[in-house]
Amino acid sequence: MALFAKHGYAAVSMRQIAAEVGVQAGALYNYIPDKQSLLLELMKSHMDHLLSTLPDSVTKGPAIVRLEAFVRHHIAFHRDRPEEVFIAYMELRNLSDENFLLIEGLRAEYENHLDAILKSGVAEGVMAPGDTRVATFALIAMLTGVNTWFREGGRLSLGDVQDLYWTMVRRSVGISTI
Amino acid sequence: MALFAKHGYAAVSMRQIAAEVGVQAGALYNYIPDKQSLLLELMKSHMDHLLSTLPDSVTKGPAIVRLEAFVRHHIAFHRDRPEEVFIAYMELRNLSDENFLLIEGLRAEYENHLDAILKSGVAEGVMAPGDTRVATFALIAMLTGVNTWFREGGRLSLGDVQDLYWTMVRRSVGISTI
DNA sequence: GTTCAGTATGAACGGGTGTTCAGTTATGAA
DNA sequence: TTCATAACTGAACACCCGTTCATACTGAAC
Repeated sequence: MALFAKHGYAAVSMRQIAAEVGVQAGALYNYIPDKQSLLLELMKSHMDHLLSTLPDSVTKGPAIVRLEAFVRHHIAFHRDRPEEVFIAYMELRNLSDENFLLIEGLRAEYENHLDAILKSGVAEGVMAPGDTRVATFALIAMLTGVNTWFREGGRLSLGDVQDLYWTMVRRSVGISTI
Repeated sequence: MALFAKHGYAAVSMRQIAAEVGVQAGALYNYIPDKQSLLLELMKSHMDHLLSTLPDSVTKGPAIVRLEAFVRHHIAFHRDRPEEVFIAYMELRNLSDENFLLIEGLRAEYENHLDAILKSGVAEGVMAPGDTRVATFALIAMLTGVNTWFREGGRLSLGDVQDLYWTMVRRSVGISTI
């Protein structure tokens, strides 16, 4: 994972991976059928984890509370595993067609959680995103972008960042508050 | 550019590039010193172009007008050259240290334009982003994300998308309007 | 007709690629 | 202590890599 995140899937050789683990390249094939499935496993387990750790507060309750839970969880989850996230976004094109569809499906499933929250918000009359589909893409891109600049020990704490992003998200989907 | 965008810098060989152009690999070296400078040239010309085509309306006038111009220009510019944009974001790690700093500097220059607009908005008392630096990163990530899903001829026109994003941006930085 | 810069080729260089496999070593239950 | 099994090595396979370079071709200027 570290090697893929640093140099990219295509630029990392099985011999480099083996050296990092302390074996010869051939030994890796006792554990995986080929290099491609190593990438798939990394990406699939990341997406599975992302979906399975969604807190209940994201699926139950008033839409505004659910949205805030989603925002805070997304930021914290992504902050905790920058390498996995980086690979999950950068190496999509190195997946075989079949594997790409699999990962894309999991990603859509995640996006649908946010879309559902926004739709609920509209139904409850407490949100007014112009278009829930577009807002979903926009918000996820915005939130995931945290990883490109956030560094532990910098000017802002994780809580600060969560607060700032939650404010922007809340406003952008038209939640009227003080 | 097409090959790098499709398969990634590391996965594309000089022989493939040569074949696409209709020559042998050796002939490429009459035009470029090495593969690395081919990537640099692509990324640098993209960033130069991005900076040089910023409309005057982004730098002059009331902050709100400037922000709207920035948003609409960013979306249109990126929509027009998805391959360049993709490379500019995905291949940063394949730049040599020196070249990376160069591109990072140009990127910072672009971000500073948005940051300056937000600061002006605060000074004019018409915007209230919690933190202009964070808002800059958040908005650019959000806007650039358009390229991951927008397809010409789909449900929404470019104008629709610009309108939707401008609404979200306007709200997220606390511009008070009807 | 000659010259010559520009451009192309195609082979070569040293090295790297993912994957396989016969043979060796380590392990842990009987 | 025995011994099946699992784990690992190291060489090999067929092929690809970026880059260099002697050689050959082309076409405009003199």
